[in-house]
Amino acid sequence: MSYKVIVDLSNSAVDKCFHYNFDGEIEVGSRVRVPFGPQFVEGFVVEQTEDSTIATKNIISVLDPYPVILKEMLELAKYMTQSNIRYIDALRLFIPSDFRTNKVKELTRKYLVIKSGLSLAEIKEIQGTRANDAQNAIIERLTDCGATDCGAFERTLISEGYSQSAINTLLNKGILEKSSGEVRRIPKSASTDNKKIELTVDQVSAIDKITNSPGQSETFLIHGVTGCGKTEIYMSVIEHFLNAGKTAIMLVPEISLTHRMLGVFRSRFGEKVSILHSGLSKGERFDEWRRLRNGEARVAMGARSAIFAPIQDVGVIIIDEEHDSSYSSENNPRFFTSDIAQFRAKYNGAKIVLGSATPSVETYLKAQSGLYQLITIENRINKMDLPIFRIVDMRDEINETKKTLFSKVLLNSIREVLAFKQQAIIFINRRGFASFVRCKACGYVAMCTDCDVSLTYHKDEKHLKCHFCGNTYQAITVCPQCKNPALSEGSSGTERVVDELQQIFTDARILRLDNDTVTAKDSCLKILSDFAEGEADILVGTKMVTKGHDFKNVTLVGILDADQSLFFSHYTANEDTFQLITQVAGRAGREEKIGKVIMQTYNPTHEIFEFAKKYDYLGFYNRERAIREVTKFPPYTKIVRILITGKEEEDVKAVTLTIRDQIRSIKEKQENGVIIRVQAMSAPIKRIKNELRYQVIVVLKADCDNILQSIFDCAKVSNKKTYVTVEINPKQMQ
DNA sequence: AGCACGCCGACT
DNA sequence: GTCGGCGTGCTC
Repeated sequence: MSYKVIVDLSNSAVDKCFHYNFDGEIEVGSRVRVPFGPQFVEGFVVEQTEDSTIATKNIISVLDPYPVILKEMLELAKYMTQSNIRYIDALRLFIPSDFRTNKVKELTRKYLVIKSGLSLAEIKEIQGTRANDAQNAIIERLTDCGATDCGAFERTLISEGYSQSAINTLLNKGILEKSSGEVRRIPKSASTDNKKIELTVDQVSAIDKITNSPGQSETFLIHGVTGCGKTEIYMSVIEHFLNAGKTAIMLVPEISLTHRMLGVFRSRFGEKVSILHSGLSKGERFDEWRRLRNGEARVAMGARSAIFAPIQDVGVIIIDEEHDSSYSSENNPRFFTSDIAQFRAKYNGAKIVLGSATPSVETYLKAQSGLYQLITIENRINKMDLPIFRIVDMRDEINETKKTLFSKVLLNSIREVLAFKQQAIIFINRRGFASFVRCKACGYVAMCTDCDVSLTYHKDEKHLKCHFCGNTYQAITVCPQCKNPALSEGSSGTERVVDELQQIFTDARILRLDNDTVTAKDSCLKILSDFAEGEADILVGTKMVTKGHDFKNVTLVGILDADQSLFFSHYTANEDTFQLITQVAGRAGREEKIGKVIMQTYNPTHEIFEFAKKYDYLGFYNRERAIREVTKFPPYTKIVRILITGKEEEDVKAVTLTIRDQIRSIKEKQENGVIIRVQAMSAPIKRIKNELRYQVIVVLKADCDNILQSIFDCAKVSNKKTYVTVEINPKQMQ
């Protein structure tokens, strides 16, 4: 037989099928070892072929007892190549990287069991008549282990206080024997109380609507206020599909959320739930992945990459916090979670459920136009009122003293919260101490050597840090150019907020949650659970604190610098700001305590803030939708961004212009004016990690599916010196 | 990704 | 003379 093989080398030059012969059947999706030029490489069988004329060499061996990639995923990989992703790069997303590189394998452990077939009477006979208390205790302990894996590690027994010498005697006499088997590495989850709750009318009707809808591969949007009990709906929907013999994928935006959600899901579905996210150890990830692949686990939960879970017969794909930007992957290869979800749903005839309190304008428009089925939930579970929302005009605060981080209102509220032994969350969308450092005399600004960005001052680590490449530099006390000691600092970040708060409230216990404090595995979980358990009074953090945690004792949320994201020159600036504010505000006042939100801004009259204050999503949406329609931005148009990166400016520029000209020539030939505009320019950040960055922006009419592929094809000019990615309606542009 | 091939500068 | 720098091209 002949087979088409994709070799496991991430290089455009070899990203195509190579033909090999093999004496025997190999299932597609199997990993194989093949001779390749003068060496040997691993690869994936993607197709069986009758034509054996091209193949000259033989497949050496099949590497696994089962095909590691499902047929569905081979199709998916092929689909992904349309948007400029290499076939092999797509395949690599589908299996744990440490498994592919053979850096992880099953964990087998030796443990002790009672020799099989030995009855209690026979044991007594071997033991003889002498007193055997220590031995009998061990036998009893091992008998109680359960019928299937009746054993325990020798070390465990000893740590439990059983005697080493008695174990040895039993082994010598042949009553115990050493056995070995696989041990599963189990990821941690938050512990939850599994209280059975009564579903609300809203929840029941939402579940009904989703599970009883007859259509295939439909998409539902649950638009529900924060605290409306979406998780319970998700679980009931999943349960329905599990009962029907199907599987489910449950996506949550970031790792900080998965632990908690996993805890809730485990208490409902037990070991049927598997988790996939980047915070797992390689062993855990491999074991979880295999449990899905072999059907042991039927619910795949995780961050965006869980959309590639190796499960068949998917019944439902749930995307929680649908609007979250973490669903569009920023690093290579770029993929779009919703896009992949649509593909898998179509393939499996599965349903998609999107959930959010603040859906993206694009999604809500689809729901409004009937493309998605809209489910709206207006009541919070416990009929609690939403927090009181107060906007503070920071311009009033500057006049009295110098520019300050905190308004008097906010400080008073914090004081109150501390007095009542409640908790506060202070949100600021910037990490570090100060966003840049500038010389007051000559205007010098500390910049990264590898990126065209200014460095952020991190006081804790006494470093200047580049937030794009991670480079660190010694902090400066005098200007390196003119030796002037007077330096001014840019806008404040989380570190400074903690610093100043601590100076004002000397006794308050303050925790910080941002990218810098969650470096180690599980440290995010630790900070959040410490805060939840009342180990601190104030939690200061970036976007991370906004993610769906229920802190029962939090009665105050402070939003500093709310304007910050409003003035990004991106068409989603309003949307991002509204979502961010609404999500943070939702952290205040759960259970029986009513919350308070204090938002500080220099633009208090901006309409976005008015909508946020009233929790008026529809008001915001209608306004924003109208603006997009008039200004011709998505969802009324499609923006394709083609990013070209490379070391040499000439190469990058040349490729950029080639792509632009090719698309322009398509534009010239078209008659219906689908392509509105084609522009080439350098990217907003011209250089990251010493790679120059250029972009081609194509603006198209919204209904452009038939021409989109030819535009993607123009972008397929990656060579050794440049790398090209395409993105539709990019979330952020840097 | 490797590895060979091949064409130029510096050296025991 | 040749040893070795790395730019280019190929792998069923």
